[in-house]
Amino acid sequence: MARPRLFDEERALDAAMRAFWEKGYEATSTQDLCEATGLGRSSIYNTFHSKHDLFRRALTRYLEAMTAKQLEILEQAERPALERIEAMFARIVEQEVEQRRDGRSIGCLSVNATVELAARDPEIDRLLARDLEARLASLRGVIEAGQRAGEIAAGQEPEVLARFVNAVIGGMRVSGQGGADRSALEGIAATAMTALRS
Amino acid sequence: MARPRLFDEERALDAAMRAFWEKGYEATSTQDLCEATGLGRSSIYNTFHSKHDLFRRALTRYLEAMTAKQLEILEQAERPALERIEAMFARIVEQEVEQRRDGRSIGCLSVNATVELAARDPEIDRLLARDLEARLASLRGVIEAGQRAGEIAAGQEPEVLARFVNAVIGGMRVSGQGGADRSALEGIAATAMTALRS
DNA sequence: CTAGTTATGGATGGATCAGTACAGAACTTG
DNA sequence: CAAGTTCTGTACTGATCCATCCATAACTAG
Repeated sequence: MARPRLFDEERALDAAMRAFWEKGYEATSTQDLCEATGLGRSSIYNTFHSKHDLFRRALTRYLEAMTAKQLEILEQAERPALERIEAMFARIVEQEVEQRRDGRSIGCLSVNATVELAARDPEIDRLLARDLEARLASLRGVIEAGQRAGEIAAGQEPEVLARFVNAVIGGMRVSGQGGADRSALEGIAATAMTALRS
Repeated sequence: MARPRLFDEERALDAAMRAFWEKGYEATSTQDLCEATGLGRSSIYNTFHSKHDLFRRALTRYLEAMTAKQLEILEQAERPALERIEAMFARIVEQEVEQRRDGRSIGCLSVNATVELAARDPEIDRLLARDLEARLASLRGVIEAGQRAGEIAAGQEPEVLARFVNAVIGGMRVSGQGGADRSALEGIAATAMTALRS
């Protein structure tokens, strides 16, 4: 019908996502986004309409990918519940360590967006809240399974333990951005596991 | 010698701190800072030299106040170690709940600055790292005391447990910004305590 | 009261911000 | 090849960014 795009929309979205991830929403200029994606301003605005819309799509993409991977680990029904949670922590440690630059991680876009925007951007807040609920639901499921199997103390509400695990993930992310190294992150995860085992 | 200031520097600093706390560094304009402090641009630049310098001072002030309060609780040598840590968690819950606006907290300026700036602002990073070290040192001390008293399992390195407690604090802060209510935060803290007691 | 010093307000600076206008290029369909 | 449509690069918009300049106000020390 007409002239086709010279770029791959998904790849551009990926590049934009990484730019927002590294610098945050406010500090990333539209110029930065042009350079990161390799697109001209026209192509960006033609495709994504506004900086805010582009961020919304980039965040959505990030949340879908990250949450999918996390749920994939958590829902391996054949493994013991505690082992699944342990594996999820291990993956976070791995990711934090891999993406280090000058000794500091860039953390997790979900946490970064929560801190920077949740309080003053209702649209972003809704995206984050929906994703959080999905992750908490999966965690509750794993924890209930662990309680039925006797791996996890039955006295605690699954909701409470799920919130705890999620908070530890956030805390590990912030710790990574604050300079915590691999062994520090592993220690945090291992200690959190003892709270579940008891 | 000369014309005296019409404003109180400490009060202005406090107002600026709150502005940065609520909106973040990048999203707070110098205009916002003028309005928050009630000062004119000249007075702000005459006193604080630049937006970045003002932020540095505001953050320093925040860290000093917050860390002092935290250490005060942690170093009540007459109380059992676990009780001191519990009290510290309780204080964080209280603070998160108090500063709620439309169901969302503005979190902790230390965590917010770590997430927004630690990776790309070495000066801010140094401030945060120094403060973190002070808080970790205090936590290690309390944990060692708890281990000597038999309240805390002696098998775990104080360093590891201190990092864990600190990560949980960060996780509670992020959870608060993500909408967790009082009982959710209390549950996170209570669960973290069981990891220490074991 | 005068000289010297600092604080203040308002105007202004250049840079950069997000976003748009438009012309021409590049493609598809007939 | 022609008509129609979309894409893309350049130039540009007005607004806002952080910061400075400068004249005047307000004070102190002598």
